[in-house]
Amino acid sequence: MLNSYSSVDKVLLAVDCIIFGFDNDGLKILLIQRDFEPEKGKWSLIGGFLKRDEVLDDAAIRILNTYTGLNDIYMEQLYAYSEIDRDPVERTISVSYFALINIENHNAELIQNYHAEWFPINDAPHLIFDHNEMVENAIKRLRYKTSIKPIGFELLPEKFTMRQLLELYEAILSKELDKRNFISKINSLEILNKLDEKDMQSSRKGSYLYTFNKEKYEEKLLNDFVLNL
Amino acid sequence: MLNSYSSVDKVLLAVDCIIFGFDNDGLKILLIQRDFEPEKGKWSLIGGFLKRDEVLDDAAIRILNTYTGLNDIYMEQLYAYSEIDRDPVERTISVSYFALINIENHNAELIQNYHAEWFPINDAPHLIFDHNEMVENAIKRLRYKTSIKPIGFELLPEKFTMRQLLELYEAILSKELDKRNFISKINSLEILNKLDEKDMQSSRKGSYLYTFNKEKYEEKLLNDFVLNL
DNA sequence: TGTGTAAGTGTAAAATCTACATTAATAAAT
DNA sequence: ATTTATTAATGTAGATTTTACACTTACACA
Repeated sequence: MLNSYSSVDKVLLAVDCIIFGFDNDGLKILLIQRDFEPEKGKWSLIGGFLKRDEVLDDAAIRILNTYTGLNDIYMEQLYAYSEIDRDPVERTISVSYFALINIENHNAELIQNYHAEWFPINDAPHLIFDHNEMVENAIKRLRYKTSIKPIGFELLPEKFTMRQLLELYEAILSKELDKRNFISKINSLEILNKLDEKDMQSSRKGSYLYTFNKEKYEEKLLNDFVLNL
Repeated sequence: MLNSYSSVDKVLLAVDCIIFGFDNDGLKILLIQRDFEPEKGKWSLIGGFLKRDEVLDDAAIRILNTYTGLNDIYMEQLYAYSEIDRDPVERTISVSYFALINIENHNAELIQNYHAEWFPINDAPHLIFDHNEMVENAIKRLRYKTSIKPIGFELLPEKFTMRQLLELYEAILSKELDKRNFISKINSLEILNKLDEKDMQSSRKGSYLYTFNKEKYEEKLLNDFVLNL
């Protein structure tokens, strides 16, 4: 094809996903053992290449779905990494995305087939290329987002206890929070439904389960607010 | 070249710059009248293509320098735009950058040669492709950044009055600010040097000129803070 | 029936934010 | 020399928000 752009260099465009999950052991990311060269066998973010007729967001969705079987996931574009030799094979620019998933929902079989594994964010292995940098930046963004949108909920099961919510926020911010102050701040957002049901796993007394109020929640998602924790 | 990536589609990668400036008439962006097809003659952001051996940040710096003659400019990568037909000629992904420049410093001749022009952000023309969307997102980012870093100063001349600083922040946030509260908040940051000199343009009494204290300033740039205006 | 464990709850002091009006300095006009 | 007009500079009290902090409750299990 000949046109006014014909003299311009073309490049490969990759998408790499920082997939966050949360369970009783804290905040985790999903990593994969690469099964092709270069760096075969090394740990890596889950990624892939942008296709000709695909938008970046869709590429990220496709890649996430391929490895986890999940749809309808909270994702957000982060940053384009373009160091010349970041991929030794060929000039490749990579756009990172972060995703928040409910760790209970993923397709465990799929994940196993791909040699994928959940790692605590503070105890992740060395990753290929610039993937560690991508993860660090994603954590920063997650912290920021947490302070202006109630996105933390994307990481929890449908019904959850206040303790779980507290621990999630503590894990994201990596600092201890005061239980009472936390609860009253969350309550002031008015996005939770307190159920009649209790979770009896964690204590004899049992703790109330909550869901979040979808309408209120989406209202809050629309307009930024400040959640000063 | 044949390698494990050989079946992957390649794309054009562009960089588009949202260049902010500030003067007595408020916040402005620098736009250019395209001198090549498609959309020749229409208003556009200043942009260009990434070269084979160039990092995105350097491409943005190069492009900015080409059109304004400026170096050492505050720039920041924003977002990758990838709609399939955003550029009708050929599949092009564009990474946007925003830049803050002191409007007095640019090379006016260069800008004229390129048919570039400053437009108030609230009175800019319709732009090609998705450039209006890029501008909107850039303004949002500028607002956010302003609240956590003292970057507003990049837009002012070396010596400036409190009134100028106030008006800059009002323009960025597009709301009125209380003068006394603003000044005491700025002072509490301790990043300004009050000079003995006065600016006599604006009043008979004259208003003190300030510069910013580079050391303190960079300290603040390092660690986020919250400037609640 | 007693015991151990986590759940649930309120307040007072400190810090921050907001709203608001008068005096000061000076150049220009008379 | 005096008046006038214009913008600069400055402080505080009340409202709101944030912080620090400890005891009681419910219940399963021994």
